[in-house]
Order: sequence, then C-alpha cells, then structure tokens
Amino acid sequence: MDIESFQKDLIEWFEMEMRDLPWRKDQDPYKVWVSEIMLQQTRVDTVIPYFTRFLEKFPSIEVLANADEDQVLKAWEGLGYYSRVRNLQSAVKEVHEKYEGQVPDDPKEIATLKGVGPYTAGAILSIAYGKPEPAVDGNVMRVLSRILLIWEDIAKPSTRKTFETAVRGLISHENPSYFNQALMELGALICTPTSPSCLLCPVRDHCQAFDAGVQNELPVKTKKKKQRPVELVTAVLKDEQNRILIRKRPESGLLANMWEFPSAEVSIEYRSEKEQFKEYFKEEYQVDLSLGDMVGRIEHVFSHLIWNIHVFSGELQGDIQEGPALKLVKAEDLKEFAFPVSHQKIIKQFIDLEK
DNA sequence: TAGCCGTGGCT
DNA sequence: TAGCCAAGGCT
Repeated sequence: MDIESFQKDLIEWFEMEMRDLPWRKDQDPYKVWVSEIMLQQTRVDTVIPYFTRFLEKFPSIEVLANADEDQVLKAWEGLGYYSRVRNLQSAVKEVHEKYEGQVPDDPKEIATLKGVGPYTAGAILSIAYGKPEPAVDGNVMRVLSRILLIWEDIAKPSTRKTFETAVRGLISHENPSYFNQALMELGALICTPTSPSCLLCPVRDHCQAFDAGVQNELPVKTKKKKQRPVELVTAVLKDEQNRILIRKRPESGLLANMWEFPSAEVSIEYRSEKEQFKEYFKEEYQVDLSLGDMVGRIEHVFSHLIWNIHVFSGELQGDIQEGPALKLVKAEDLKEFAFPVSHQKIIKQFIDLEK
C-alpha cells in the first residue's frame, strides 16, 4: 500500500464530493462537539434539523451550561438516546467552569468529559483542532476492513483498537480532519454496508477486498439478539377540570427524565390488566381510578426491547398531590413537555388537543 | 464483556 | 414484514 497515494486519492475525492452540511461551515469546537454527539447512531438527514434548532436555542457553551435541563431535553425530543444530551450538558458545564469555556485539545483531558468516548474525542481533536488522532466509527471499520482485508468481528468492542492502530499508520498529518471525515464520507456514500459502489470508489486501486473480489463478505459482524417484549398499561387520566396527569420518569435508565402518562408493566396472568394497573396506581399515588375499556394499543420498538402498550382512558376519583415529577396539565399544554416518541403516539391518537 | 440506551429509514 | 442499520458511550 502506497500510503501517500492513498491519502491523496481519498482527500481529493472528499474535497470534490463532500456534502454541504451545517456543521461543516466552520471548525468551532462546540459545534463540532454537538454534531458528533447528535450523529452517534443517528443518520445525517435526521440530525440536520435538530442541529440547526439546537444551535439557535443554545448557541454557545455558556448558554447551554446555564440552560434548564427540561428545555434541553425538549430540544432533543424525538432524537433518541436521551442520555447523550444530559451527558453533553453536564460536560459543557464542566468545560464552562473548569476550562473557562474552552473545549480541551488534549486527548487525555477531552476523554474525561461525560459522553465523549474514543470516537468522539478523536473526531473533535482532528476536525476542530487538526490533531492526527483516529476517529473510528462504524464507517471507518467497514471501509478499512475492506481496504486492508481485516476479518475481525467489528461487533466486538476490542476490535476497535485494531482499527485505531491502522488509522494511526494511515492518517494524513497534513490534513487529519479531512482524512478522518473522508473515511466516514466514503463509508456513507460509496463503501456502503450492502452493495458498495466500487466502480465509483476513489481508492479502489488501494482496496484489497476489491482486488480479491470479497468486498461483499466484509466487514465481519455478528448478529445482535432480538428485542424482549414488555407488556405495559398506560392511562390517559383526567381530573374534574379535564386536566391530564403526566409524570416525569426516573433520572436514570430508559428514557430518563422524559415525561410520560402513568404506566405500569403488567404480567399475563389470571387478573385483568386493568385491575393490575388500578392496584399499582393506588399503591403509588393513594388515589382511586375509574377506568374505561382499552382505547387502543401501541407497539414501540427500542434497541433492546419492545413495548406493547395497552392504552386506557380514565378519571381520577380524588385529589392528587402535584409535584416536580407529577403534573396536571391542559391538553393544549402537553407540547411544553418532552415526551418519548411512544407517548407522542398516544397524544396523537388518543388525545384531542383542542379540548 | 455484553447488555442497556431510541428512532426512523431501508431492504 | 422482520431484520438490519446509522458519525457510540456507559456500566
């Protein structure tokens, strides 16, 4: 492999073909940081409108550091992996207080920030600061597994080190930013998971997999397990003033700190799910309920589980104590709170926002 | 290490 | 349709 020739072909292709993306307008470390967090496990087309809105609302480290977490979560609503943005704000606060608002350019320091792992650290260091650090994501592993004919299982966490070592040997010290971005862009546009466009590839002549005709056999990636089904009852509960009861989820775990309609996991047993829910609710809030028939069901698929939500409507039979994590709100005000998509579906299908 | 942690688009 | 996949990180 002629490394200089490879770098040249790759970077020249990137300069010609790179997409015009909102986070490529400058190299502001904060913007690069926000974009890299949003792009984790998320498609470019999905991220674009969120990125633009997020930077309008939180244009600087100082603004985000001082922002209300509920507003931050609201700006992330629908993007998924919500701990990303809670970690981001936490890390931004640390940069604001400990580093005088300057994102560290030191590999060891930046790696200590919450939510900044090996990939994101390398991406910020190379793109914002021009440092020759590897930024190994799924694209890079796929592309390099083909070019270098690496048969290790990229689903194994330990495999990333192999690719980091490979990148350290290949990366352009003249333009580490473009080198890393070009590798990812190539993975997104040409060297795709299925049916790669090898005939359009700028580095085809350097690709061992193409040379051997095995580009469709790489990368090696073991399958993931199926999602576990979970049965849930969720109730849209109103008081005598027609206000709807919502609550905030716990500060850790699934959908942490997001809002939802009261819900309980039920088991398939002899007792009806309606009775199980009323019992749960009474125990949790010391208030009785009158529940009607099930108004519908919603299936929502997560990475590791499937919610099968049985939706009921009902009325609160007594006064309930509101608090920071429990509120009675008018239907028209639901839009002020950050709900996961599963509960946005409930709002859309079962709640009249005019009433 | 492997499981947890979202969502929407594509095949 | 069911599975797979996308610029990962945390525990």
